[in-house]
Amino acid sequence: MKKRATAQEVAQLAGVSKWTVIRAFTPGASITEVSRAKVMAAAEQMNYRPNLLARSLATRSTRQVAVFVDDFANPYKLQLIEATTAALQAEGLVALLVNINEHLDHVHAILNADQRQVDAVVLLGTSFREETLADSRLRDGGPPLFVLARDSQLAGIPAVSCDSAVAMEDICRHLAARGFGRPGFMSGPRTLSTALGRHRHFRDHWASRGIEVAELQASPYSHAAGAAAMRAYLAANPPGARIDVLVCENDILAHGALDVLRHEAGLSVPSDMAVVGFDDAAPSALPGYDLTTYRQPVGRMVETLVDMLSGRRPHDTIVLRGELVLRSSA
Amino acid sequence: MKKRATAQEVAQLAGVSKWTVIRAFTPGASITEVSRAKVMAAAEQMNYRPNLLARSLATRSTRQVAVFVDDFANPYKLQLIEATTAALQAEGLVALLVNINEHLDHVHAILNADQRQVDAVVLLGTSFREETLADSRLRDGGPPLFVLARDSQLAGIPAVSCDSAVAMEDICRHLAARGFGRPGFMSGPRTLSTALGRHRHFRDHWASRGIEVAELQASPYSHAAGAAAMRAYLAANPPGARIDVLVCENDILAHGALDVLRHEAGLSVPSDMAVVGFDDAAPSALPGYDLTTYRQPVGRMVETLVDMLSGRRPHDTIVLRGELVLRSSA
DNA sequence: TTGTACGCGTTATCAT
DNA sequence: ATGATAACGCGTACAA
Repeated sequence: MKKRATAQEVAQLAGVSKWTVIRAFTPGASITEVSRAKVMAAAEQMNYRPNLLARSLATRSTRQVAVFVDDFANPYKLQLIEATTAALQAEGLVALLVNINEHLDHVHAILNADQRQVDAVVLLGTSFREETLADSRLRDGGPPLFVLARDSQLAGIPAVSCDSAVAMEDICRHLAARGFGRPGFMSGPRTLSTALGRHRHFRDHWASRGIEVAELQASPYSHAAGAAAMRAYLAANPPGARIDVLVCENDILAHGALDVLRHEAGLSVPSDMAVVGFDDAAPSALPGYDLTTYRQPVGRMVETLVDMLSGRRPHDTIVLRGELVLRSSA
Repeated sequence: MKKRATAQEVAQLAGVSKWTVIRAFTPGASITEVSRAKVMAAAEQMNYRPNLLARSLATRSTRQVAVFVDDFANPYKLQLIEATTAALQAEGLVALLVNINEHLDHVHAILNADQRQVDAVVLLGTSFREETLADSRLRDGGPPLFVLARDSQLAGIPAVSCDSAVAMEDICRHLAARGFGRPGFMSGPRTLSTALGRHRHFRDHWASRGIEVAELQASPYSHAAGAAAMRAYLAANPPGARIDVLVCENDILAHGALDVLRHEAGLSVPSDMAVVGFDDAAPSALPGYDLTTYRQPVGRMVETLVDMLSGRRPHDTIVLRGELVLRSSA
């Protein structure tokens, strides 16, 4: 287990000073080709690579981004993680994946990330309350925060997400064209964003036509919770008095609802009840669900975020337009 | 954006030397309660937290573990990521999630991780060839490597995984009891582990009874690949000459196979063909699949790994027994 | 118990 | 173009 070589040692072997070694590894530094070649040869021989820890200490930039994730019952999170890590890595950044669970809340996770000097903290669709981020310990300094793939309107915290208003407009236009008129909405755990996001836009849209939306409540975001909410609804509402279309806050809830409709209640979709999801999670395209849903522009979202992190774009909240994906469920 | 406070500055405010501040934050250091209290008060006031970067540079330990992941088409990976990050965090470690894709191979990812001085690299079920890790640049120094949730027999690289031999024994015993006698196996991309793992044990078991196993090949590990492999098999083999049970290398392949059998071929499971998976991924329990599968002991696996990382257990390859989960598909 | 020199490996800045 | 000095913030070893 040989110790790693340092710039100093490489310099000695190459017969130059350690600063020349540094320059050989610094793009655009002034150094002769001869020196660089000598250094590179010595570096190769000693298997030298710059120590990023020491570099970070000196430059005060770790090229590390903490990515906060919760809600692991939703397979869509995997797609988000994949896209986010890929985009970060393409930029020479690396993701510190932080599992936000009952043992670690946002505030402590941010403090920990700060101790590690991360360049930024990305809240990847995590659930939090507005008050949470107002903690006094987060006031001064601290890493820049970003919200990704979640409706958010926190002052000073840029968010990149899918445009809920346009999305719900697209969805409602489609439903109206198909003649649906007794809508229901299944929402997840209540947090601030809920009030600003999908649920509210959906409700407002129908309200403008004088139609009230039935509310189904599921928590957490999981197949089981979606299924339970649907069971409860069916139990409480006799066949004649039911909604004719259910829009869910995300696909995983829709999957739960669909499975109850088809496999437990023996109802058929969309004739007995249509179902619409949100996200276009991978399973939604499978024959077992074939769910009409709204695809988030994940690629453009992570690109936009990385542009912000790299300073190529101002740190402003931005919403991107997604795309309605028509399948047989609605 | 105030600068972070340093131990030096806290010391000044507390009227002690900076080393006393360090001691106040070092468990088990010799320091009087009076001094510690003074330091803590000052630290609180200045919102001081030790800089882990500087600490790591000095101690040569970052408390960071690089976790390599690929195969994002498999939702089971999310469960593994969740369990792994949770276990690491419980130990005061943090996961550097590295997305192994076409832009980043294992060797370069390991070199990058090494530059960041990670305490260890965990290969979380990633696909790699034996030769890959024999790269010359990985020889000396470098972070300790571990393989998790994947059959592996690489010299010097401890692996923690589910016991494939016992698993296949359990599965085959069950299948024999149910009278199945024309087995098939769907395997994923060919790598070293395939030869040592599930596929080989399954084949060996039937070979000992003089029965040959039909081979279905899918690549990569995805629903689409599993579906395609099943389509190809059905096209090539007329109803009378088919296997009566298919065991898949993992659940995601089994899901693809099941969906083709039920939704495309109109066959019924298990009467026309039984299907068995491996992993017990979350969707397997849903009514849309109801897949008989073999549950990996994820909790114990990650616990074991963390025990190794923390030095509470020798760095030896270990296999843990899983559990057959009986559902309607077989 | 507390204070001091020195090192961790790199980068920024200045002098040559 | 190259060498040298200081600094990044903390830990270890030793002395007081």
